[in-house]
Amino acid sequence: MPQRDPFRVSEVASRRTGLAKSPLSRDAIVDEALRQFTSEGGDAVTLRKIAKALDTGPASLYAYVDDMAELRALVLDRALAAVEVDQGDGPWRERLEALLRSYIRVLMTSPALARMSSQTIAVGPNALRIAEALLGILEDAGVDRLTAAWAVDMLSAFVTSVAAEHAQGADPVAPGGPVAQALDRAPASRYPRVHAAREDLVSGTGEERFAWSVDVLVRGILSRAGV
Amino acid sequence: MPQRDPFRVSEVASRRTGLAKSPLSRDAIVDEALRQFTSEGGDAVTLRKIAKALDTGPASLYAYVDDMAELRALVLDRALAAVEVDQGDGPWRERLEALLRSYIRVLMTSPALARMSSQTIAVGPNALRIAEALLGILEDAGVDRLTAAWAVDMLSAFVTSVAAEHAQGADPVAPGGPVAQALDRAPASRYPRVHAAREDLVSGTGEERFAWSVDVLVRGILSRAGV
DNA sequence: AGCGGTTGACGAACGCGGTTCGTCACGATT
DNA sequence: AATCGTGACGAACCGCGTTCGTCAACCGCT
Repeated sequence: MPQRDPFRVSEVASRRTGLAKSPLSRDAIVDEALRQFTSEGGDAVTLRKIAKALDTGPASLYAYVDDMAELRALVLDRALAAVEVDQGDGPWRERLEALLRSYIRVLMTSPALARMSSQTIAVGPNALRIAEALLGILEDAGVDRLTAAWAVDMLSAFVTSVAAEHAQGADPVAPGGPVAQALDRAPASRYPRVHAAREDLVSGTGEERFAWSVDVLVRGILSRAGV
Repeated sequence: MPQRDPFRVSEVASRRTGLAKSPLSRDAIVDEALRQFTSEGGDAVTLRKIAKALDTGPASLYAYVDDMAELRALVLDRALAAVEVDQGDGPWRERLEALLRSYIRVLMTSPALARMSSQTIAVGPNALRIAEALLGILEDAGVDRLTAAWAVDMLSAFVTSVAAEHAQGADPVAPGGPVAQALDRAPASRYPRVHAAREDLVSGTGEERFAWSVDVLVRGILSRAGV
C-alpha cells in the first residue's frame, strides 16, 4: 500500500486549477504509457498501472482514450517520433540503411514496443513521415513509383519482423537458446540438411544478419525496378 | 451457475475407464486447442474454454501442460503439420512458391493462429520439416549453404509477416480501411511523395503482392549466392 | 451575486483471464 | 480388506479491460 497522503485533498483542489498536478490530458496519458513501455522491465503495460502512475483510477482514462487499442496506436506513433529520418546527404544506400537502423533501434527500445509494432499497423503521422522518407530515398535510387510503394511495405514489415524476433527473450539464436537446442535435438537422419547447416543457421551477429538482409532486399528491389 | 448434474459421478467413473470420454491426454488438449484456434471466430483462445470443451476445469490441464506458452507452442507446431512440403518435382522456383503459399494458407486459417506465429518462434518438428524442405529447394537452386541458411530465416519471417498483417481485420489495405483513411488524411504539403503514391501504396491484390514479394526475395537471395 | 446545466473525474463493480492450492476419490499395492 | 500415492478437480486469488452511477467543479446565464 502506498501511503495515503493527507494533503491529498488540497492536491485534488489544485488539480483543477492545474498547478501541481498535470490536469490529466490525452498527451499526459500517452506520455506516461510510452514511459512505461520503454522504461519498465518490458512486462505487460496495463491501463491500471498507467492510471496509478498518474495518481488516478483506470476509469478516468476513458475520458481521453476510447480504447486500449487506440492508446496502443497512439503510443506506437509517439514512439516512432524518435526515428531519425533525415540521414544526411550521402549516397541513398547509406541513407536507407541508416534509416532502417534507426527504425529498428527505436522498436527495440523495449520488447513490449517491438511486440506491439508487429501487431498494430502504424498509420499515424510518424509512420507517414517514415514512409515519406523511404519513398524519397527509393526515388533517389531510381526506383519507379509503384515498385517503391510496394518496397516501403516490405521494408517496414522487415523491420518489425526483426524487432519482434528480438523481442522474445534475449537472442533466441544465441547458444543455449531454444533454437540452438531444437537444432541439436534434430536427428540427422530425418533432417539431414538442417543438421548439416545447423551452425550456419545460427551464425552471424544480429548486425551482420541485418546488413545481409537489407542487402538482399535492396538487390531484389533494384532488379525489379525499371531503372 | 451451471446446473449441477446429479449423474456427474457416474461420468467421472466412466471417465476413468476411458470409454465415453477421452481420458484427458496431452494430445487431446492440443487437438481441442487447435480446433478452437481454427474453427472459432478467431477471437481469443483461452485455457478455460478449452477445459470446458473437454468437460473439465482449467486446473486439470496443468497436469499435462506446464504453461499457456507451452500450449501455444504445441498448437503452433501441430498446425504447421498441415503445411505441404513435398511440392512435386517441377523447377525449384515453382516448388518454392508452392511451399510458401501452403505455409501462408495454413497460418491464415485463423487470425489467432497468424498472430501467434508472429510472436512465437517455431522450433517444433514441423518447423524443422519446413526448414529442411526450404534448404532442399535452395540447394537445387544452387545457393550455397550459408546463404541458404540465412535465406530460410528471411523467408519464414516473410511468411509470418504476411500472415500477421492479414490477421488484423479483413484486409487493412482495402478501400475504406484504416490505411486508406490515413492516406486520404495525409496532407499533400507535408507528405508529397506519400500523397503522390497513395494509390500505388494500396494497389494490387494480396496474390499479386505475395508473388511480387517472393520474386524480390528470390532475386535478392540469388544475387548473393555464390552460384 | 446567485444559480442551473454541463462535463470531467472517480469509486465500485462486472466478467473474464491464467494460475495455484488443498482436498478427495480413484486404482494399484500389500 | 486395508492402505497408499497419485492426479483430477472445485474453489479461490489476483490482475486485466471496461462500464455505470454519482458527484464535484466549472461555465454562462439571469
